[in-house]
Amino acid sequence: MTRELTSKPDLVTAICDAIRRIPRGRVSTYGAIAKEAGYPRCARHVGRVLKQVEGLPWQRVLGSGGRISLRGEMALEQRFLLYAEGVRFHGRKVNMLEFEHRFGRPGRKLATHARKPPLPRK
DNA sequence: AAGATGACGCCCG
DNA sequence: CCGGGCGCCATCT
Repeated sequence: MTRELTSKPDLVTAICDAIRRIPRGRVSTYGAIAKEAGYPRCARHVGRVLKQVEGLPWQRVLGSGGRISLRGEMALEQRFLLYAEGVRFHGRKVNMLEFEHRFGRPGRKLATHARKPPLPRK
């Protein structure tokens, strides 16, 4: 049923996957997500997927520079939802240095074994 | 089959 | 900071 959704399920899957990995209170960009998913030049497809697939934390996806790409009410909705998660805007954009999620980073306490050898005194 | 489209991104002026 | 123009790529007309 419904083949829709691009003839590339793996692309869709990978993109959805990356999007779902963005933690609450954090954001990412179409481009970064595309790259993380393994399709570096498909930023546009990220938007397509967000529009078609339900249940994704779509509000956490911003355009490059931390600006909202949506228009009209959707834009307000996104801004509202993000604000509710603690993501603050600086004018029309989010301070990415502070809120952008970094993929590939061990999402906290996934550290394989330990910090590092003590390095005794001094 | 050719052209238009889109929740994009980057470079210029 | 703001447009404008061009490259991307799968879909849609």
